Formats: sequence, C-alpha cells, structure tokens
Amino acid sequence: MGKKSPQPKAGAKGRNQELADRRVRQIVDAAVRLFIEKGFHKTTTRQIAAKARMPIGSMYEYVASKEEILYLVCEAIHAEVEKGVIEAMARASRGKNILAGALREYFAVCDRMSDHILLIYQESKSLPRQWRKKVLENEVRITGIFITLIKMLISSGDLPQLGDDAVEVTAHTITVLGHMWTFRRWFFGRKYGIDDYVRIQTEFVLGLYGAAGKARR
Amino acid sequence: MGKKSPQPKAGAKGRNQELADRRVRQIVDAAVRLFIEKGFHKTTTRQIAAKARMPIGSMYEYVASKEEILYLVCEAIHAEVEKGVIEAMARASRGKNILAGALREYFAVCDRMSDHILLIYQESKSLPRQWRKKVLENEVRITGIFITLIKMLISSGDLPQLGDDAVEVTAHTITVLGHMWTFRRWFFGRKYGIDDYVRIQTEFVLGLYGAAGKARR
DNA sequence: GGATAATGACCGAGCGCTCGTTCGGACATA
DNA sequence: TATGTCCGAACGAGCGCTCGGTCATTATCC
Repeated sequence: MGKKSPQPKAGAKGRNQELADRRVRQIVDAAVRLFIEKGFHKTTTRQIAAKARMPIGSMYEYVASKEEILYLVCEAIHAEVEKGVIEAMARASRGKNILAGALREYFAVCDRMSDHILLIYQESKSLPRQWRKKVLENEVRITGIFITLIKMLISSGDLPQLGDDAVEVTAHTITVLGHMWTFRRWFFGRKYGIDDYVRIQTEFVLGLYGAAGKARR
Repeated sequence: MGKKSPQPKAGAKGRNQELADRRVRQIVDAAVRLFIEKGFHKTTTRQIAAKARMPIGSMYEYVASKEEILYLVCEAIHAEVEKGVIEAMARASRGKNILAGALREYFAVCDRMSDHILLIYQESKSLPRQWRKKVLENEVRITGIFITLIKMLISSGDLPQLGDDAVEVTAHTITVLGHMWTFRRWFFGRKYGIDDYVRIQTEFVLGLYGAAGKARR
C-alpha cells in the first residue's frame, strides 16, 4: 500500500462553519508570516499554533497536516494576487496608454506582494503532487489575464498581429517580469526603486516586437 | 553568544589533498542528484553518503555540515553554468546576428541545466547568510557577461544607446528569461520545445526598445 | 421546566520516530 | 610509533501528530 493521498480538512465539518473559517484564517495568517520569515521546513507546527494563539491540539481540529497549511497559504496568496491584478487591470484600462498602465499597476502589485510571491517560488515544490497542481493552475489563471489584455490590444491595433503562441509566451513573460522584481530585489533594491524598474521594463516591453508606433514614448 | 558562523571544511587539511578533492566531488555529485530529486530538506545525510558510496562517518571527514554540502552544490552549479554561458557567447560572437545567436546559445544552456537552475532558486535561501551572499555574487557575475555583450552591441550600433541602468536591467532580464524556461517548463514543456521558445523570445527581445533596424527579422 | 444525554470545541503531554552529527577505536601507511 | 583515514553505532534534540479527556452548549425526553 503506497502513501495515502492527502485528505483535506480545512475545518469543514463542525456545526459552526463560521467559527471554523475564522480559525483556519488565523492559522493561515500566522503561517504566512512564519513561512516568509524562516521558510516552510524550518517553521514548526508549534510555532504556527503559538502565533495563531491556539494550542496545537486545537489547530489540528481545523487542519489535517502541516502540508495542508502550506497549501492553504499558497491558495490565499494567489487569491490575493489575482484580486490585485484584476483591480490593477481595471484601473489601467481607463488610462490612455493601456499597456504601460497595466505594467505599472501590475508591478506595483508584485512589489507589494514581494515576499509572498517569493514564498510560492521557493516552497510550492514541497506540496504533494495533487495540491501543487492546483497551485500551478492558479498561476496559469493569473497569466490568462494578460493573455486577454494582449489580445484586446492586438484587436485595437495597439499591438501588431501575433500568433497564439507568441501571445501566450508574452503573457507569461510579463508575469515573470513582475516576479523578477521580487526575486532580484536583493540586487535591484539597493540601486533602484520600483519606479525606476517600471520605467525601464516598460520601455523594454513597449518595444515589443518592434511594436506598433503609437505605443512608443 | 549567538550561533557560530559556519566553518568550511571541504577536505582542506589532510596530507593527501588530491584524495580529499575527489571525495568532496563524490559527495557533491551525489548531493546534486538527490537535491534535484527530493529537495534539500527531504534528503538525508545518510542518503547522500550512500549515493556517494561512503559511510557517513567518512563523509563528515570531508565536509563540515549538510549546509556546507548545499553550498558546495550551488557553487558547482554556478561554475558549470558560467562555463556554459562563456562558451556559448564565444560561439555566438562568431555568427552574424550576435544577439540572436547569444540568446539561442544561452537558452540552450538553461535548457540543459534546467533542474540545476531550479534547485538554486528553491534552495539557496536555506544557506547561512554568509554563503548565500557568495551564491548571489555568482549570479551577478553571470549577468555581467550579458552586460558586456549589450555594451558591445551598443558600441557597434546594433543596439540603440541605452543608459547604464537600462543596460543593467536588460541584462538581468535576459538572464531571467533563460531561467523562466526552467521554472515554467511545467507549462511550456507540453506545448513547445526549446526551439519554439527561443524563436518567440528572440523576436521579443529583438524588438528591444524598438531596436536598431538591422537586428530585425 | 428540569434532568439527562449528545455533541462539538478545546487542550497539551506524550508517542514514536527521524535526523544531523559525533566519537572512539580499527586499520593502513610512513 | 605517529599520523592520516576510515567507520558506524549511538546520542539526544526536535519533529509532526494523536489521543484521551474536560468543559460548554444544545437537543431530547418526561
């Protein structure tokens, strides 16, 4: 008999669902901070419980394992990032230079969520297969937002015609350029602010495939 | 008194230096494979020793701690990547479209070293401060190769004039675009080969700042 | 309404195990 | 004899998680 695949719990049983949700949120909030600070493996369940202000026994009423906590943390982070990106796009699409605005807004989200994005890069590989898959799906969904954006800009003539492949890869690239700010901050942070980074990368991306003239500075 | 900072050993003492070097290499080779497969924290020192075909006691004659092994692994990987990139640049600079050639060669290195590059992203944060710093310096040095390349292309008129900031950020961006292939392979791998990726990203980068016309397809 | 049973929430000492590392001696070579 | 090398059983700290139980609240019955 192999390893049993993980059984989610996430406080789903009790009579008082609202309480369970609150407790799980306590746990996840505590865990996020600790994982960012010391990493997943060096954080103990006891520390999480302590920071969440509950005894370990109680914590395990609402969560099945330490790995489930990591999964919930990843989900929570992606939810917040996605929300941030969607709001950012909404704001950007009211401006005149949509692509530049979108980049500025998106990079701002990445800047705000730096530590969290980094956490996903470094720890999501510790998840059981099944959960890791779901986390990757979140990543794809967020990238999808940029695919939509790019297609919109193509049909409005702000970007040249591109094949579907190129659109997809470019969307991923934009996503990663945001992440890059988070995992090269140890280098950039000393010399540039996020504003400098936005400016330089925007000029870079706006050259996109020798892009349509109107998007140029 | 706080934690003592790590004391390297790396087989530096014995009468027989050549033996020590060989043993350390055995250990590092074994560790690389295991770390890639299961990650640093889930790999035990006993497993490393077993794969290196030596008893644990012996292993600790040549290495001071598990963390030192991780450090040596990171150093070894960076050394190999740097070697690969330098050779790639040498080959590319003989071609006619230098930037495109450099990208193709560099991405090929990243493809070959995928697992290793990923390993550094995921585990280098587990290093003690002092060693992590040295690993990041390696990263900077590799990026430096692209800075040199870009400056060369600017002075030859193949790229437009760019400020030092823009040159630096662009070099980092190119570096990261290579890494991107490694940590988004779970997505790209299903639909594209490295060749498709190279083609699309090259078109993207060649649009660089609406780059000089001669570099265009 | 009051007695009683049932249920959910809370709790933390302790279990069972794994891990990184050590240490004292065996053995070979100089 | 002295020195470098090899070795692996043993150590002890620390881990994730459980389990048996208490307490408070709600449901059930007469």
